[in-house]
Amino acid sequence: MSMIGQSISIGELARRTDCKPETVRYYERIGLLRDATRTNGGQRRYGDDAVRRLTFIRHARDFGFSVESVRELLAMSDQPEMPCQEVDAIATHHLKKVESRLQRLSALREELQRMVTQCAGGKVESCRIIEVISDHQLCITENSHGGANDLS
Amino acid sequence: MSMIGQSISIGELARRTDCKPETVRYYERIGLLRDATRTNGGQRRYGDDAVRRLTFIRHARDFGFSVESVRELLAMSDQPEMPCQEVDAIATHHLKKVESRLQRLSALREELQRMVTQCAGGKVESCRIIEVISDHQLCITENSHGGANDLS
DNA sequence: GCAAACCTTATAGCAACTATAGCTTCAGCC
DNA sequence: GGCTGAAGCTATAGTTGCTATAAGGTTTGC
Repeated sequence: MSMIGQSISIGELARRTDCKPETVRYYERIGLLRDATRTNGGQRRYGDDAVRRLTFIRHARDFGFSVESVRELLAMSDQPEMPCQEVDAIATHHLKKVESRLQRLSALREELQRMVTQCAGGKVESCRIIEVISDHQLCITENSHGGANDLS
Repeated sequence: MSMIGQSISIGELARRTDCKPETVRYYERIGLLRDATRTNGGQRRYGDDAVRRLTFIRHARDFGFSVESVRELLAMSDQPEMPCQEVDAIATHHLKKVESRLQRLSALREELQRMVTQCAGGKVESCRIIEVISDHQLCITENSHGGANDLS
């Protein structure tokens, strides 16, 4: 097991895991991926373990887990004998966040739908959309769409 | 109308519009708010017009409009005689984006819910959550939760 | 042995703020 | 007029998770 399986370039790794070389380097820099072995010329070479690890990372990110959560999930998947309580906690916490975003987004959709529907298409002066933005009193749901930051 | 109504400090303005002084300065810097008049000592002073304008900005941001959209909405609300087609277009476009985010988020919720429910609480080795993240084949909805970036 | 394709690092940029440091001004009170 | 504490000022860096760029070096295949 000396050099067998350390023959994949960064571009090839990126292709196999559906991301970009820059992203791979980024993950290495922040410590999600271990430092790659290098050719004499200094280029990174990877093996199947890296493909698996990066696949895990990308999937977890697809699920919306933050990089910090991914870091913890990785650490735990490296410890198969441990109980999975913490994994469960991370996933449950994430689920809760997704659910609350969903609630806020759907209140927001209602409000936007109302605005757009009520716009009669005249002058800006009498535009329902501008009116509602100008005067929050005209909202049905007070504070239920909780700020642009929370939509993320 | 010389100095009447230019007596509000940045802190007071921020309080009345539910944001922070830093944010007010930021909006000035990027041109959403006009440059404030200043005291001899160089501190900003505002009038009711600024309160109205910033209120509009904050509400639009609460609705999730991007700063660039807010910029356009502001420009249009300054032109009351114009037809409101463009306002409508911005709002409709935003609504569409909100709707697509909702779809992706709710597919994601399903997936997370399934993961969490199926986790039997044993060792990491056999944790369903880790398994699903490791192997995307185990997802019901392929690609329907479209990457972490798109959740925002 | 040459060119094209790929790789390297370091640095800056994105959105929309937020936070910090180090300093100045204001408002109220005596 | 002077003092004090709160609030304001600017400039700059940090946040998240990448992405893009510049200016070069390496590999690969013919």
